[in-house]
Amino acid sequence: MALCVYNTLTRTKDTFVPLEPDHIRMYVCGPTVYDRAHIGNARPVVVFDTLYRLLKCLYPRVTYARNITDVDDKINARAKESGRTIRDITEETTAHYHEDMDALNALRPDVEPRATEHIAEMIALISVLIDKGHAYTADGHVLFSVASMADYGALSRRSQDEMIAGARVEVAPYKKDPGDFVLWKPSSDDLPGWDSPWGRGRPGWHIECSAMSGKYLGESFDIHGGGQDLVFPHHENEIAQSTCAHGPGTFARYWMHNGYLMVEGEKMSKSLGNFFTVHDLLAKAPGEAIRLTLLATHYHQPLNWTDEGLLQARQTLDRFYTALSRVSEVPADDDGAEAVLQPVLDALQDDLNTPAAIAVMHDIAGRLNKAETRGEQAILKSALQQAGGLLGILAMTPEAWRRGAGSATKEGAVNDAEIDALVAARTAARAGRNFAEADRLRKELSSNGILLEDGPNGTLWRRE
RNA sequence: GGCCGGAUGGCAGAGUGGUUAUGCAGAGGACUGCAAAUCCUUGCACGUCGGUUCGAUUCCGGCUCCGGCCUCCA
Repeated sequence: MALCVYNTLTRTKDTFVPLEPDHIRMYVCGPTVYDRAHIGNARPVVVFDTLYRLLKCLYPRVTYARNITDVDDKINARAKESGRTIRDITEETTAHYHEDMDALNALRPDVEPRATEHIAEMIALISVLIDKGHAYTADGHVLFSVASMADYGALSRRSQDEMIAGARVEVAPYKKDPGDFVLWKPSSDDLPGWDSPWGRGRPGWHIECSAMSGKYLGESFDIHGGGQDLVFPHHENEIAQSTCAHGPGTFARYWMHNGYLMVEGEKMSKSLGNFFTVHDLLAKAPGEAIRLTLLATHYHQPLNWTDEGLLQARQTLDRFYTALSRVSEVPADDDGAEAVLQPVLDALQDDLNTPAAIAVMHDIAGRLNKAETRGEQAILKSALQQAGGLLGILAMTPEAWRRGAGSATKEGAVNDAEIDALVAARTAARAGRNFAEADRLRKELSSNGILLEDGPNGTLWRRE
């Protein structure tokens, strides 16, 4: 089965045909580094990381670029109100971003260009647009002229007339057309700025992605991803900039957009008090559970973030890790697992159908629990682990998961040595058929969030 | 006002023109000193009104409801 993706450009599920058969190039819009990433920011990261993992499995070489926007008016505002330097804020926020996304098992992109290190490329691109008649200077600004581009609006499927009919366009006096957008704007002395042919200034929002994708992936590349809210205006304007500079037919072939994230049925917002950063969430749930929650809904659908959903993801991981735990002494048979793994690949290749892939993993886990021979176990164990590798879960040992990495609290009231001692005492009581004492110890541990499982090879414990 | 997406069983969530999604929760059973885990069995569905069709949850249209975007929010 070939990889298919829903392409926003065509509004259909298209068979993926790479520009170069052995080298896939993908660009995803990254963070503006002024604050901790919230759970809505994490969705595209996890979704496109999963796609990246799949592509790496299907193709010999993948180049994944994701930008860091470190020049932006929100950053400037944050610096002003906090008294900190812009550099200080962007450096710290970038480090936090890496920490948080690492905790979600998101692989680092191959290239992570920063806007402030690519001002020259942006200026060069803007100059090309001016030379080709697609941009003009006005009142210290450089603006893109949407009227100069015949099919402006193709991605978001809106016409200029419709947008003007919407009547919410900001009409700045220096714009020739209300839909024109800023490529470069002047900076006052107290704001970040760079010298340019149009005076000291800073770039508009969209130009960095056009400049940096062009530099690292070429004028044409395979996949461009991001959240659905970026379709307009951001991605529409990227297309305008890049195709007007490089020519028709250039730029991204497949546009993929993840759906919105809501919290308990409402739009996430600070005023509603349902605004969660990934950092906050990591304090009360394992990263893998957060990641699996994000993958339990198809990326194209709206995702309703709930405590219940997070709990279910954790239970799912409990099930998978338990299945693996039973065969921890059986070496995985990677060569034999190909056929068992195939349905997982089929699901993922069908427009990254992660819920279907997870369903297949449940099937594999069930078969692993029932497997009677070591040969079967070795194959099924490998398939489950490889499937986990594709989805970016099951990355730790079952023991680590059971002993606390999978729990809500991570560090319980009692430490591992104390637990082991109590478990040993209970085992002794059971050996002497003193079940009253054994049950008392079970209860004592249970009240501290420790669950016991008696098995043929002794008693295992895990944190709730 | 314009544009876009969605509506599936108690919950979450795939998919399909006629045949079990899957998981959790529920019911019954096996196993267990008791449990847990695991396994077996099982109940529960496709917003509404029309149309196309031998047959629609699946295609088309109307309606209702929900969500989002409309110049710098993933």
